[in-house]
Amino acid sequence: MLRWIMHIDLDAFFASIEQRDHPEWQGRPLVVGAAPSQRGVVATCSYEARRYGVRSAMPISQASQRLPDDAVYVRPRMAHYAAVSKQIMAALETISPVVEQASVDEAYLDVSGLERLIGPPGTIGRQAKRLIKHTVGLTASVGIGPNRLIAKLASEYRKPDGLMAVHPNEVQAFLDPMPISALRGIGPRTAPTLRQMGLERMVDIRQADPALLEKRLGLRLARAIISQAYGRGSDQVQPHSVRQSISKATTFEQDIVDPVRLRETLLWAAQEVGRPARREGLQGTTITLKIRLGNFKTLTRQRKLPAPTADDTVFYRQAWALYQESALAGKPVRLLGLGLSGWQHNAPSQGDLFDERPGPPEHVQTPRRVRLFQALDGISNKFGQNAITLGLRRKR
DNA sequence: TCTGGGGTCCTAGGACCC
DNA sequence: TCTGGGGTCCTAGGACCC
Ligand SMILES: [Mg+2]
Ligand SMILES: [Mg+2]
Repeated sequence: MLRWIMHIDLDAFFASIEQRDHPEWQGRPLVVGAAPSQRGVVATCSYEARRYGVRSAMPISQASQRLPDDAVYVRPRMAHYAAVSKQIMAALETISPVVEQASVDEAYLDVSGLERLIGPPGTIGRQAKRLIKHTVGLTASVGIGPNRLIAKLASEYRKPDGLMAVHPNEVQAFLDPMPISALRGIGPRTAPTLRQMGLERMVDIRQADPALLEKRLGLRLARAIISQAYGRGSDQVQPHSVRQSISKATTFEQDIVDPVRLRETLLWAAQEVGRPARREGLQGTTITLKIRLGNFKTLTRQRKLPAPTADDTVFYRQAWALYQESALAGKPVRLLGLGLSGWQHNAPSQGDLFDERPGPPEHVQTPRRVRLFQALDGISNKFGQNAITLGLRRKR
């Protein structure tokens, strides 16, 4: 069944909220991110700031170099943006009950079947934009297409305040001239690999040798981008998804060596992780310590606990133990944080236990040595030891 | 004028199990 | 006559996305 998927992406979300809330900042270059004198980057900036070449993820020092003196710099107010986001999502649910929040400022909607109710895809998109403008006073860019990929690319196509609908028979022509950087999963690291292969645009991916792509990118990524180049993508919109992890980290204004401050920071992070975990009723089994050293080398050390927990004290103790075991004492630390993941282990389903795996084809003879192993595989003593764990197999 | 923070998913190697 | 071949779990690192 052919579906219509709509992707909605708010324009310069954080910066637009700040300008909406502070009319005196409208029309001026505005940066949401670190303070210009401090360590950090641009989270989002207004379109006025983009005219000076400022972009998300740009070091704040570089941004302030480019911008005139009347530019405004503000710290992110994440809780506020999340609240605005919630208002938007709730409003969108009046258009279609099938709304998937894809990030703080993005959503996918399945709008199939709304044509008789509202009109053609473009009309549905205009209605969504009008609704958002009316509810929170912000502009959004909207893309509509036969699947998520096309909807997403369409929403990016005419930013800001954009609207674009791509019909199934237009997909290939829409896609072919796009640069490879539009591919999901191709970023600044992988794009050069493709360019070295002479692949610049989507159409080139379609015509490339799949075997060579697999060799250079790995099986999964190669398959993913080939299917994207043909315009294929999921048309499923899933309203609820379970989060996989909770984490908290901070970059110090100056690198830290003092173990007391490191411990204080881990205690803080443990509390920041524990609070939402308990609020959401989540208990984790895996603690991850994250450290970025003064030279920007980034390490993680993780440990699986015997039982799931949401206890700050356990997080803190485990994280500190991981730090001490990491032999990093005395090295300047730029960033420190910890994460929690691995919610309650899933019990194996009946299918996992009883599904038979296919045996070898009849004409393939199992070697004598393999048959010996297979016979021994089933034999173990009361300690759970068997031929292999007892050392019949040599260690490599 | 350096390089945030919160996430997701993938890869790869070794241990372990059958 | 060099060392089965599946699978999962655990850990570390890394790319990517917003
Ligand atoms: Mg956006
Ligand atoms: Mg976005």
